[in-house]
Amino acid sequence: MKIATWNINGVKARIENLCQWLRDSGPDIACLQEIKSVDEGFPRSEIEALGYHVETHGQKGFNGVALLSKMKPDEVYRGLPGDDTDEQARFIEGVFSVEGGVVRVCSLYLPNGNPSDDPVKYPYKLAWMARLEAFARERMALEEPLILAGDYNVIPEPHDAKDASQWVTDALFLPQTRAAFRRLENLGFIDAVRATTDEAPLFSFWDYQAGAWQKNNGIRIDHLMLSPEASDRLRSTDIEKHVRAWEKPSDHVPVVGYFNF
DNA sequence: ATGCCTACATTCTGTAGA
Repeated sequence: MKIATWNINGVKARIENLCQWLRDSGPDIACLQEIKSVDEGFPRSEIEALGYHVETHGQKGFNGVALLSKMKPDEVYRGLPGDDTDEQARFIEGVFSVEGGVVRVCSLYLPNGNPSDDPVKYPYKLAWMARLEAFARERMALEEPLILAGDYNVIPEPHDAKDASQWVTDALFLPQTRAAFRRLENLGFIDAVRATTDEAPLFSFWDYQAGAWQKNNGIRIDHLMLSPEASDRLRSTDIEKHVRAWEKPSDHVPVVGYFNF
């Protein structure tokens, strides 16, 4: 089974790229972030025509996540638990039946947090990460395959950036951000890409500005984090960076894992 | 030090992203 995560930066602006990618890459489950659409505005029919089931958790203008899947999920949950006042659409979980049991797949869009000295934005990011950790700890107790896939807005290590010195005061790379990410790893979650390659640097995002793609000035911030039961089934990973060279690309590219499910 | 570029919502410009 092929499971992918991709921040598409606007599903309506990206529908041609998305359909091309679904035809070419053919993921069994695709986790999308930054759909920037309400549920009613999501281009559902084009995607369903390619044989995908569509589940969305959208909002007006920005954020928004989705799960596209060849099989219909048994259950779907919207929103990250832990704060009923949080109105930002950044989390959706699907439960899928597979041979021998279930796999849980979450599409998450972790807050950017910049500017890092903002009195609201960075604390919101850290609070969201604490809620994710609590959720992950709870789900871990189920002892099921679980994939926390998404745009984490976290550069885990210096070699995950072309030039880490550019990021030292940035919310994506601050020590507190990286420590929160490590707490997730310390629960037992495995970074799928790093579990399958020593290759570095590897990037999943290149800014639109200043010729970042042409200079390969990227960062690795899109991750598949696996519970032990999911990592036991991991075969390999890939970063499908060729889509960054397409016409009208997203600034992120798909990160995929191949599993023995 | 700042903008670079893009999407979106409402415009003839601002917010947000990373």
